[in-house]
Amino acid sequence: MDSQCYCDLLRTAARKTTAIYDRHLAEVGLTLAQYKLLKKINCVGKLSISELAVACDLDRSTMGRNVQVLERHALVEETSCGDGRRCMVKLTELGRQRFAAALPLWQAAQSEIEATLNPDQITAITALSSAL
Amino acid sequence: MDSQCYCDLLRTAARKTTAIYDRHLAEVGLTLAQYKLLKKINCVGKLSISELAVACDLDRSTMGRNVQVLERHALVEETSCGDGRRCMVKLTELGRQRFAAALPLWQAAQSEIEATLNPDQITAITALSSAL
DNA sequence: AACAAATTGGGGTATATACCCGCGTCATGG
DNA sequence: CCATGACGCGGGTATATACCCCAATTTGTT
Repeated sequence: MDSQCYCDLLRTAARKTTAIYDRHLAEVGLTLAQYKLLKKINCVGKLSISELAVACDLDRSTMGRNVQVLERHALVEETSCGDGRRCMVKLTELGRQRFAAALPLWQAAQSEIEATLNPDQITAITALSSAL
Repeated sequence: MDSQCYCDLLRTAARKTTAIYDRHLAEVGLTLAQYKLLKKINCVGKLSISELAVACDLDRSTMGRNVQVLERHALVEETSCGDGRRCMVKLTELGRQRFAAALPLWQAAQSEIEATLNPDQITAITALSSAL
């Protein structure tokens, strides 16, 4: 009865679900955000910071800092391209291994959510991204 | 087609809506999170950090830091109570004024969301908090 | 009353996020 | 071929968030 604020409801839901995914992924030392970024880079191969930011719909500086975290963990590395301003980000071998190890853990979290929410909610959540 | 990850969908939705609310509330220099905290304190009167954390379903240390932000902005102040460990947080006069000024801005953001999402999604979002 | 247990809050560390600014680099128009 | 403008990214600052640990305090138990 307290918060009919849609933003607060979504923020709370995001916090709660993030905690669930993070708990699963902690086994390989990843957060959900890191897993998602690894997945993105793994799918596309090489991308610049700006391209990653656009792809993930994040601020460019945010993406830069998120990539730095993965670099510190030696999960991604930067390779130069022709353009001296940009550098391409790609997975390291460790990054690929870590991503592979994380996949079943992510799936377990995904299943946990599916078991918790009812199908209508799943559908509504899925439609959110296109609506906003 | 990319991210069927429920967590990512919710996090993205939370980011997007937060940006909308923050844009409206920027007129009085508040963020959505700050507005929500002011509202909570305003409703209940006086609460300790721990009580606020429970009420908002946040980590205690997170709440402590969020309260510090409001203190820096002179929107809340702490008063001692019998218990030497705790101190009660309450709104300052400025805090009350700021909250009153923010209310219509929050409502505008709320209306913007209602105009953007369809009723089914609104219903599903509202039900999320009890499900998770 | 004395000691153990629980509570409270602060601080350290880490991540995620966004905005602004400036520096270096590229590309394009004279 | 150079100047200007566009682009890419790092850094500074601020907020939001959570985990851990610790000190002070209160509470509960014997």
